[in-house]
Amino acid sequence: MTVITRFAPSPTGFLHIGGARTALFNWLYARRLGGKFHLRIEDTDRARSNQDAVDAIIKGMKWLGLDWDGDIVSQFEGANHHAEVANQLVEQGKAYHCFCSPEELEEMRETARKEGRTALYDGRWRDRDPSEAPKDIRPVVRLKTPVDGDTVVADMIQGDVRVKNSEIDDFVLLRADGTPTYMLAVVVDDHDMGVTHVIRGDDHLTNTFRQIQLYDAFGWDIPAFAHMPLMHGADGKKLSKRHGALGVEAYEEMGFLPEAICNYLLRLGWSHGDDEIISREQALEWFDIKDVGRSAARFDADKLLHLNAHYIREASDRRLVDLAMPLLKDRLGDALSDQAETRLLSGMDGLKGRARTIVELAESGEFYTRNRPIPINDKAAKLLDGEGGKHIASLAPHLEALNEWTDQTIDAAVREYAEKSDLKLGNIAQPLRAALTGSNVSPGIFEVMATLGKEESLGRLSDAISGRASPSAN
RNA sequence: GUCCCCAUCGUCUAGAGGCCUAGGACAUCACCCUUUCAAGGUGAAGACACGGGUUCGAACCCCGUUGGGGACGCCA
Repeated sequence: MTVITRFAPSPTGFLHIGGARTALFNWLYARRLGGKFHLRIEDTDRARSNQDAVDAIIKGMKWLGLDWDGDIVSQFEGANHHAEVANQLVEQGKAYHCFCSPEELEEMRETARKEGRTALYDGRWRDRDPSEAPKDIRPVVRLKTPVDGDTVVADMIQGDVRVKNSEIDDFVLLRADGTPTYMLAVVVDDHDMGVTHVIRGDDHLTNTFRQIQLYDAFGWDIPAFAHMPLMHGADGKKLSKRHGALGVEAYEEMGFLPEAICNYLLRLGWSHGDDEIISREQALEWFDIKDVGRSAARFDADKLLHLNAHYIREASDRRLVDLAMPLLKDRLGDALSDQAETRLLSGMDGLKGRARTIVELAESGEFYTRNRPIPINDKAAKLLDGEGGKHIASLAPHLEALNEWTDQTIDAAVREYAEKSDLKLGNIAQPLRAALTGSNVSPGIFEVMATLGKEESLGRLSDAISGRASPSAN
């Protein structure tokens, strides 16, 4: 049997991080088993669906590297078909028209709650003759669900979950305007698409009881279900915007790499022994639903950051430069010169081990892309005051005298000077760093000088000595 | 409220009756490395929610309690 999974987001917002996890698990499962993975947009609620959201979902999926098979299915486009099969159920006596007004329903729920029962529809039109129907109300179509017995979901993650059929009411299939509800549409679409494994959030577990009733009414095979525990915010509460239930594109903007997001999301609720850093290839080899945990997990930004730092270190210098350049352009207010780009690229190896996000990477590499005189931040300015500045002034000629300008020759020259002046290397290295990078933190200072080149390095040094460097920006 | 689910360090988790004096990772702290900051290395601290069973033996099985989450729409 070919495994067929699907990711079915509703286009009401962007592809949020929880949805991304669901998509990833579905994708992994299908790809792992050589099956198919489909993307379906649940746009039956016209008022809340919009194309921007659909585009954002597609963009997010692509960014994460989750490719789908075949065309994207629009659930809305199947509306007529959905109505058709629902009406067949009415003809077969498996569903019926209900003429309750919204007010009547509301009242029903309220009394049920007051009496300590689950708020269910009481089936008052189940066996009534349609001739009794009020003429001014357009009916909905409800499924006639069994009253006795139990319904069991054989969930791949949660195990057998059982509920009394008396807890399942005759839910709505078709709205008064004839459009299908989600409950009808998912079942019909999943069946039509041949979905074999429904992997989705735990919040759908109780819906599954109803959906199973529908499968039974249609006489269709029931797919395998896997309800994965929900993601919570750091405070254990439902994930909301302030927690990081942001669109995937927000994470991209914050400077995260897709592979870091995927690794993090995968590891949240799923494990393979003690493995933490898991490549996509490895995930494809290892992923199995049986290893998905049963309890909800909290979102931990620190761990994501740690993973991101790891993947930044592993990324190629070229890719990192391409990712950082647009940010640098914004900071500089101008596109990077070829020279700036070249410096950034050759300095990238030293830069990337120190950044947790692309944003940090761009910030820390900015000094490579600035024109003289470069801005000096407060801490750096202090390093250049008094002694520091003097040392630079007396060191400069020694550097100028260098014929060969490499990491090693600069290193040797500076060390020699430090020794002669009876200084610790740090006493000269820090002022140098301040003058050359405008900051008190940077990659190794000899590497920085080598990357900057002799002329630029000496120039920045003389700017610092003469006070030409601007002590404004930070 | 009713129904359903869940419960190991602060967080993510390993653990499928003896391998557990409970392992790893992030975060925290200390030390090492070191020109700064990271990275890296070494080490510290830190958990089986509680109460009953079952068993020679329980983090693992059963029951209850407590706590958390989800669902109860003509939303998806």
